[in-house]
Amino acid sequence: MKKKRPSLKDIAEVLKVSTTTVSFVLNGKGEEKKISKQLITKVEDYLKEINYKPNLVARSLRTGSSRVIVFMVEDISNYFFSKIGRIIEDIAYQNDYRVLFCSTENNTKRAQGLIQLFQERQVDGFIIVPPIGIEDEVINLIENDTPVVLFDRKIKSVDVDSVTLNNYEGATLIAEHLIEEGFSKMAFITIDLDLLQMKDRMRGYVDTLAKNNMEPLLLEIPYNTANAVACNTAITQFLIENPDIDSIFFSTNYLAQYGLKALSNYNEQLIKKLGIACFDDNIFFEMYSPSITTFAQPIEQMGAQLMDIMLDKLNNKENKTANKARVSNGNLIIRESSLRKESMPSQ
Amino acid sequence: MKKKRPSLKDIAEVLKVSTTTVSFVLNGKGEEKKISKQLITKVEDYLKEINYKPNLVARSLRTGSSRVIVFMVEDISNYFFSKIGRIIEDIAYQNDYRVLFCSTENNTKRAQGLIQLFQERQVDGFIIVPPIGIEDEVINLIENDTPVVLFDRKIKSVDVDSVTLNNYEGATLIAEHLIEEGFSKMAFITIDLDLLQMKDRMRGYVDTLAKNNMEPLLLEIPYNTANAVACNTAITQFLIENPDIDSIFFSTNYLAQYGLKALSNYNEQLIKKLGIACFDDNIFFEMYSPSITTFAQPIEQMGAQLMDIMLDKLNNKENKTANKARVSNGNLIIRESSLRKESMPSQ
DNA sequence: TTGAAAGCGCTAACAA
DNA sequence: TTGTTAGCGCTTTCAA
Repeated sequence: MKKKRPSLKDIAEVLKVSTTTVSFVLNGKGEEKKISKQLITKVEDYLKEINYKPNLVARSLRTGSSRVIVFMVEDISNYFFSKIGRIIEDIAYQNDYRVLFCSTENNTKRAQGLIQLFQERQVDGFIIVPPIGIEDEVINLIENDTPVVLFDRKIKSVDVDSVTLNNYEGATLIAEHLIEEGFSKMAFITIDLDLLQMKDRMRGYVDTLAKNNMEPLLLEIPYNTANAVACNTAITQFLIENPDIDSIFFSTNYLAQYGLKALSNYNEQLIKKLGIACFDDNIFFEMYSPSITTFAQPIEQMGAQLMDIMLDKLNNKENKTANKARVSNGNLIIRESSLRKESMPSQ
Repeated sequence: MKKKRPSLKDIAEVLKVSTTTVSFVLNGKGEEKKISKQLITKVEDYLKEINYKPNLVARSLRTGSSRVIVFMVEDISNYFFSKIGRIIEDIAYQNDYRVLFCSTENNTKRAQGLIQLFQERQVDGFIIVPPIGIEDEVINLIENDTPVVLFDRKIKSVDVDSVTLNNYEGATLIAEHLIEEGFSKMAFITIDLDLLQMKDRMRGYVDTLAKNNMEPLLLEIPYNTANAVACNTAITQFLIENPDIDSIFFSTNYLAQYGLKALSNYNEQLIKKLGIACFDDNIFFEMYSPSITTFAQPIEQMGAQLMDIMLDKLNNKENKTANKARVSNGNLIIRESSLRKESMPSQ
């Protein structure tokens, strides 16, 4: 029953030409290879007629390239990553590349498996948000001359291109904004994770407070217990112990989400009374009541940078050791949650 | 500079055995093919030593199978789809299949391109949430004997396996629950989309109200304008025109999200006073204040059904015409938003 | 201007 | 028990 799909050879036989001719026409090299107009038309018409689909697996095997790049992130259902993914996809498409998405879930084993899978499938390039412990695989890719660009975080030990955010500056902007709005007892709620970006955000907060002669007040939630319930408990506890805070700066968007829930469970009115802001935007925050102030990563820009580096590497096979580290600045999106409260003295 | 990755042939040469032997060992057919224990060990050790990665493209070309199935949904960053995706992936993995994710964004052109891309890459099977206008591609896949299972929605004109939800019953359960909690002026906010599942939800609502001698009150928002702003406007308008409603049933989770924002903008207190429930769960709803009652699709069950059908088709190439349509039932998840309000008379 | 043929890396039928 | 070899569908060099 299985109708075999026609191959180039089948077509050549029907048309009584060689496979070479068909291949040239198929790849738009007809003119270049000086094949006669009429033959080109004849072949093209037939290809269209039978709705011929080349076997890309065979082509990849032959050319050693798949014209596919993979975009490997922590979680593709995350707002930020999925947005960036679309941008990357568009740019890739314009350059005749396709992009495959996958989620590591910050799981080293999973990420390793994924890299291996795509490597075996001759993928042309990798854009990776690296989980910890992925160094060896990345080194392996680079040694195999496969273009790799790291995104969102770097790997300390490996010299590889990357696009990241200026986390320190972002945190500074948030803290400064809250201070300008009149908040003077600002807490910082973060995750106990040994990632450079988290450290930078914390430094931004601590330094800004110091500059304004304010005492930092930190809550670090252990990463391994950072689920909805544990966060809720930790944050509620923190609120009880620190009844005098007037504002909270969450270091990630998901912490803010958990935090908002904890806040409203603990005391309905608190959300309106506290100044609230967090790092990294999310569709949730625009819809929440009050809408939440965030520091948003510049999605278009980062996507463009990512593909800029990637395409460059893809096209200049020789030049692949010239590593770039691009650092973007984001934008503070001021919404209701961080504005001066009515109960507060005006400046 | 490019170190070519070693091929089977290279290995055979180094080991002074034939490629056949290496191939058999590689694929775990050593025993079966009666290759001596020591040779097997020797080959295996060497494969491990050089960390050999077979070229899966070549294997696919030869075998005609890629052991990859694609999961094509409307939006992979949607909670429901990404959850289902993980379930499917796990089951696939256990059966030595990998799964590739992609989003159609309900865009016909995009979906067509995606199907073509994967078809050309010899993907073994498709699980698809079909956007409108995708009939021809699906038919084409089936004619090529490629397993296809539809998910979440069906295509009327094509006879193909599917896994869907009992939308009618779900809507009935939500409406009945709200009525039991004492709400008697229930509005239904939906999207003006010609999808069977939407019609079914509406029928569930209308029928339940009729059964309880209640008048239906519908707001249908045009699909093409269903962005945050337009929804906000439409819903606010609706609230103004219908000040006497005591509860709202949203037909999808994203409508509920827009609706909640509109509600709180329009009148802070309304969210606490109205009974609220919606179709299709979302992480947002558990965290919202009040938490939102939803009708959740049975994710594990649907994922299992999907892969059950898919693996069956993959394994029984002959039996592929036996089409199945599985209909799942979901669960009503009762949260704060739909409970009897204090201001209401008790039953 | 077109065609013949080699070969990408792998599997598997057949031979030895 | 192991090896030889054809061939999957395509691209591309070289020859005609």
